[in-house]
Amino acid sequence: MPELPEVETIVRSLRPHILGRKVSEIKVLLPKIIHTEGLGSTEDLIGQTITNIFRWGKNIVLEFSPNWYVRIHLKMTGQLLVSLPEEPIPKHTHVIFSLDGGKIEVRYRDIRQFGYIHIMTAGEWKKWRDGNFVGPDPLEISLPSFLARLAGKRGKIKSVLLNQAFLRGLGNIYVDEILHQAKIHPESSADHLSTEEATTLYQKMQQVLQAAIWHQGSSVSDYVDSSGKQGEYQYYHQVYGRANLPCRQCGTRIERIRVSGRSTCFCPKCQRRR
DNA sequence: AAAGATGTTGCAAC
DNA sequence: GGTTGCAACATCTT
Repeated sequence: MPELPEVETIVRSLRPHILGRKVSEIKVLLPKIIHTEGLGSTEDLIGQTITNIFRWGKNIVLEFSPNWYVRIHLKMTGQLLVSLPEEPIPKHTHVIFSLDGGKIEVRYRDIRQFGYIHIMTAGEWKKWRDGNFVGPDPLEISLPSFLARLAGKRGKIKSVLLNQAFLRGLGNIYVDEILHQAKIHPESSADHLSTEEATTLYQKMQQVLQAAIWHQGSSVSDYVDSSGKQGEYQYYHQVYGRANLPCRQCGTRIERIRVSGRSTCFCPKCQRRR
């Protein structure tokens, strides 16, 4: 679920509640959620202060002064929820961080249990960050860099955009929305796009992501921010989740196909195959 | 009621 | 490099 706009919204909603607070206790209800590199455990975080929180692609990164980092990936159904300790613990809650002596809690909840919380040293974090697994941020990359990265890319444009090593943060919803805005067929070869098409793609990518952040993400099933609030960008979707409905641009029936194993919605008229 | 689908990603196999 | 299929798991839809 959570793609760049949702993760950004979660980080922004979490920040004022946790920044500068000290971890007093961590309850691990489902141990497999916690990942480490062998060194490090939840014990190492006790008594440490959260000095920073930021988004890295679809990852949420917490910085603890100054030795430890925690990287959280929500995968499909993960949630981070700010709660008071007396609030009932919802089903599928797997890890509970108590802050400031138990005045407030941050709870990790994940229905499908695909997500994880990775505890890393500063060195491990930097090694991961600078590895080749994650590309530039779609909102930070310049147009020339984007065009340069796209040049020589083989494969379908949808697969390229979903690849986190190409750009970090795009997922199934926003790739479909961006390609519709850019009027590009999801199965177009990346290396067949003209400079003009690639430029439009870049512009629409930034516009769609900015608009989605503005509307606090898309709640299509489980997504909520850290206060439990749903997003509203789903009301602006042009293609995602609209198979067999008329295109909002031209009225043509939206089609659903499978592209590199992912369900893909597009308008056959707005997004002509070339 | 069983089968298929669901926003992610890492891996194996080709 | 590129692709496909599958795995992790719970829940909802067909």
